[in-house]
Parts: sequence; C-alpha cells; structure tokens
Amino acid sequence: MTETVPRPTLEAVAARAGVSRATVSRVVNGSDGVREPLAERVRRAVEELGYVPNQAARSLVTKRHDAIAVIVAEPETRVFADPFFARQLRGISKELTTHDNQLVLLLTEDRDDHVRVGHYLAGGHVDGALVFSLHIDDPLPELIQRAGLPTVFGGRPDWSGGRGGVVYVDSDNRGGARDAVRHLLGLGRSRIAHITGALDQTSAVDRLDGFRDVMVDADPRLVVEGDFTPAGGEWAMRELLDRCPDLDAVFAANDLTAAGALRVLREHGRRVPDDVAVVGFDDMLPIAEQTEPPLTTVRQDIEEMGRLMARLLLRDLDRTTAADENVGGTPSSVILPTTLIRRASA
Amino acid sequence: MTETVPRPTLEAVAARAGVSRATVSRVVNGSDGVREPLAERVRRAVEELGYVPNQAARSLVTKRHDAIAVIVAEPETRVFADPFFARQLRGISKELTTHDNQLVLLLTEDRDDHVRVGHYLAGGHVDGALVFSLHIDDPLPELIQRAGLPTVFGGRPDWSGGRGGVVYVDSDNRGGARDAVRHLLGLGRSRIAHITGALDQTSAVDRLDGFRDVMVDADPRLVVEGDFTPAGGEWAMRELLDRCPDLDAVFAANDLTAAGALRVLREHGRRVPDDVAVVGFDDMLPIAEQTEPPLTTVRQDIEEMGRLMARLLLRDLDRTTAADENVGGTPSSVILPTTLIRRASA
DNA sequence: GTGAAAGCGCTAACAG
DNA sequence: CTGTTAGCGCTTTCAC
Repeated sequence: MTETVPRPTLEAVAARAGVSRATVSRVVNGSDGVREPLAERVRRAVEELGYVPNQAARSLVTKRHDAIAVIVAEPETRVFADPFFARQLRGISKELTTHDNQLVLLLTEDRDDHVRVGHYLAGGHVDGALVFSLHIDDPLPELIQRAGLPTVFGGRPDWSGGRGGVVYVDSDNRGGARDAVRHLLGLGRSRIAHITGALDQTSAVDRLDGFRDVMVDADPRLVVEGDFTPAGGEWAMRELLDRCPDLDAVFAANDLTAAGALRVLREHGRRVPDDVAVVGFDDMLPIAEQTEPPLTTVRQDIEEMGRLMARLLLRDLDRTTAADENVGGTPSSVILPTTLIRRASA
Repeated sequence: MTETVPRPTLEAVAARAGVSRATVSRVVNGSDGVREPLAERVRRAVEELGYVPNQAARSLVTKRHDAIAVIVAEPETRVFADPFFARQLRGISKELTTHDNQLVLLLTEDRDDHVRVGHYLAGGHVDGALVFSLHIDDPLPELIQRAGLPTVFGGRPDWSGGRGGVVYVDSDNRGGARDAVRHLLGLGRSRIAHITGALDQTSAVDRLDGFRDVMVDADPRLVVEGDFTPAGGEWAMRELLDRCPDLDAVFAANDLTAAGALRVLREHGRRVPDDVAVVGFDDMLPIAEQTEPPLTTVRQDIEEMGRLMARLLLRDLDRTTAADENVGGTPSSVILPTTLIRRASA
C-alpha cells in the first residue's frame, strides 16, 4: 500500500519548462532576475508536477534548516499538569509558522536526556533553540552554549554566570507580585502572608522579592515556602494559620497553591474574602475561575511569551545569517507586563 | 559571537583514522563487517573530533528522515485549556526518543493552516504523522491520505469513509461510560442524567452511546447536550434541574463539565453525593481533585495513548522500509481500557 | 573486509 | 538574464 511515487525533482520541472535547473531554483526561491514569460512557464510546470523542494538537499548546501528546537526540561512533570506549556507552544508555533520555520520538540526528563539533547543540538539539525523550565544548576545551558547555538530562554535563567549574552523572555513576576500585595493593602489588609513557589525557580524567587518590596518589614512568620502545588498550598496554609491566626490576607505564588490554601481556609471556617482575602498568580484557567470563590489573580500573557521568544530568536538568526552588519545590536531580554484580574477572592 | 566552527565531516574522521569514508560510515551506522581493530580506531577518531553525522546529507541518500510530524488540529483552542495535550506529547516523545526519531510539531488553527500542513507533509520532510483532535468533516485526513504518509490517529476518526486502512488509538469511551453509569446504578440511583460533550467529536458520541447502552430506555429529557466546557456544564445542569427536578445522578461527559454541574447543584442547594451523585470523565488533574467534593471519574491513560500511537507508527514505518515481507500484517487500531476512580462525588 | 566512485536534489558562483 | 558547473556530506554498489 501507500506506494511511494518518486517525487518530481528540480530537474523534472526544468525539463518540462524547457529551462535549466538554476532558473527553476531562482523562481522557486523567489529570487528576482527571471523574466516574466519564463517565470510563468516555470510556475506552471511546478504546479502541474506538484513539485515541492527537497528540504534535505537544500539544507545540505545552504546550511540552513529553517527549524528550531523547543526544549522543555521538566524533571518534575509539573509543567504537564498545567496548561502553560500548551499556551507557550502555541505562541511559538504561530510565530514560527509565519516565518516558515519548523518546530522540533525536545522533552527531557533526566540526565540521560540532557546528553541526548546536547548531542542533537551539536548535530546541527536546527538553527536555534528555545529553552524552558530551567531549574537551578541545570546542565542544559552549558550544553547549549557549547553547541554554540543561538538560544532564547523562557523565564529568567538562574545562572548569572554565562558570557553576559543570555537572552530571555519573562513575565514581570516581581512587579506582578507587588501589584498583588498592594491590592491587598488597598483592601485595608495588614497581616498579609505569602506562600512562595518552589524556590529553585526564579519565578518563585522574583515573586517573593516583589512581596518583600512592598511588605518591607513583614513579620517573617508570614512567609512560608510552598512548591507551586495544591498540596503544598494546603500544607503551607495550615502552617500559616497555626503561626499567625490573625492573618487577614494571603498572596499565593500561583493559582494552584491558592486553590489549596482556599480549601484549608474553608475547612477552618474562615470566610474568603471577608476574613481572609486571597490572591493568586498566573490566571491559570480553568482553575482560577473554578475555585470557590473565584480567584483574584495576576495574569501573565503566556502565549505572548512564546511568540516573543520565537521572534527574538528568528531576529537573531537573521542577523547572524545576513551578516548585514551588526545593525540592530544584539537582541536583549524582554519582560512582559502582568495584569491584576479581580474576581471574588480579594 | 557564536562563531560557527565548521563541524567535522566523515572525510575528516576517515583521514584521522587512516581509513576510507565508506569504512567510517559503516562503523557509524553499526553495520557489521568491519574488523575490530579498525572499528576501534574509527570510534576513537569520532570521539576525538566530536563527529556527529549530518542528517541532511544522510536523508538525501536514504530518503529517511527519522522524524515524524505530530499534528494537532484544534480550531477551538479547547485542547489548550487542558493538560491532555501535554500528556500525549510526553508519551509520544518518550517513544520516539527511544527510537531516535525527532518530533516535529504542527499546530493548526484554521483552513489556511491545513493547506500549509498538507504542503509540508507532501514535501516529504517526515516519515509519518500522528494526528489529533479531528472534528467531523475535517479536511486534514484527506490531505494526509493524498500525501501518502503513514499515519496514526489519536481518537477514533469520524469519517468511516477512507480506504479501510485507518489506524487509530483511542480510549474505551463507550466502555468507560458504561462503567460510570453502572456505578451510579450500583449506588441505587435510578434517575440518571447525562450531559454530553461536543457531539461533533467521536469521544462525545461514544460516551453517549455507552450511557444509552446501560440506560436503554432512559427518559429522553435526561440527556442534554453540553460542549466539554464548565460553562456548558452549568447551562446543561440548569436545564436538567428544570426538566427533571427528581434526578438523583449525573454522568458528565468530562470533568470540566462535571465541575460546572457541581457548581450549579450547590447553588441550587442539592447536596453531592447525597441528593445527586456525579461522575465525570478523564480524571483531569488537578480539576478532578479540586472540585467540591472531589470528583469520581473515569480515568483514561493519556500518556499511554501517545506512546502507543508512536509505537504503532514506527512499527508501520519499519515494515514499509524493511519491505521484509508483509510479516505481521497491517497494524490495526487499539482501544485502551479506562478505570473508574472513586472519590467523594459518587 | 575494505576502498573507490557514483550520485541523492539542490544552490551558488561564474560565464556567457 | 539564463545556463553551466561544482560541490554540500553521506550511503551504497561494485571491484579489489
């Protein structure tokens, strides 16, 4: 079945149009300098034969692949429990599609995978890489640097080390956290607690910093470490209630954590937001809308993050390829703004 | 920056090992017939030079790409709101990685995208395709058939048309639905309602069929159409409460729908499960665990689905390539079992 | 068993 | 402007 009919080559098209391969190549690649009557003949031949260029042959000579790798390093599987991942991919995909680039997805789980990925990248199959979910001391950046591949990171990488040139796209975690806490303050709350995320991720650290920016001399007992999961949120909330029964607000590092906290508050008979106001982070749907009460939270534009990462990378590739002078300078990181979404919990 | 050091070629390795390119090629590709002393020399040279084969050059001659496309057609963006997608990808990724294949991700949104994807597939960049989320009358299968690419579908495709040879992997939606309803029956419920999913997807149709298998002559008013969303669930639940105030159980086509139904039930003062028992479908975390009360639901092994799809496809490719006789026959579809997960809602 | 040579399909100088 | 001519890096007969 599925008998593989040999696809037509440039040669075939050239023969049919009565021109040389070079001419067909020119037309196909949109390079000007082919007179209309000829060009038209070629286009018809292409159409009639259903010709599609062989990417392998093309890459072999151009050293371009029009493909970029998206690497998601998530040993903890957490990413897969939430819809983030899909959103970012969508943003990336849209941007790449627009520029006729392919998306090669590389998912890693353990150390072995990192070696494999490093090998793959070193193999020069892709023109660049987009990297996600780095945790502290992840070996991946090192491998990528070594492969010498243009790269853009999703989320601020931790290792400040690097040769200065790290480009990343991130949400304004710190600013968003500040907004959340100020909102709580504006509601007249004063005993505001914070349940952090997993502190081996910069997003968690940045949100904590934002909290501290506003609550300069907060009671240290009002900060307890969570891990971005509902279970972590529950545990932390109990701890908080135990330590500081008088708290009147909670800023959770993400919506999942907030959902856990909400449950514990209800269990303890605290009314939300009357007794305790709660603010989350992410605006992760459908979680944020499904909680009881619906969650006030800080929204980040995930899809836009993805799109921007791709755009930055492609721009860099163009510069590199065109060698058109260093016009435009090296690309730099981007921090996307967040928005406070008011629902019922605060 | 990032000065592109030309990577070593087969030629270089051959020179270094003092053998011919052909010999290096043999060693690299694990083809036997190279004597140990030589093979070892070659391996060392490869190691020292950090040689990695150029895939483009290889594909050019082998016509193999060791890459498969994963196509997610989801005009409605629904997929992106849930964690399914990521899970399936993970399963696929694992399997492909094991067999040294790359995953090229193609996301489509509208008609234009379909054309683009069709073109890409026809371009012979990948060896096969894995296709998801088909809705009725989706033009994609047609395009893929035309491209003559080995394909495995995720979820039972609707169009029974096709040349008989459609291979797909799906959960036992119908059987799972039967289990759910029987469970409700076992609880002593008799006025069991069903909120369907979007009926332009086979999974929704199959679940409805399962419901009917058990509730052979159910009151037709007990079935109302939903759309797999929480909002749809809310609307449907209100409708049901209005039509049949005496219902004592609800089987929702998925967890999101169930979450919406739960909210409306609470709003109407119906206690769950005491007054009305509720069962969902998917075991979509963290939704199912977060609802109030936690949801009894039918779990499907999403990741396994992905893994299986990839396995089926790769097997097919091997057969096709090896041309080793038609041993093993054409691959056939697989239906994965589901499991009822008991929590508090029923 | 190992090497030599012939392309795979395409682009990019270079002529004309 | 258009055609001719080299390869890109690799696998694969085919001799030795």
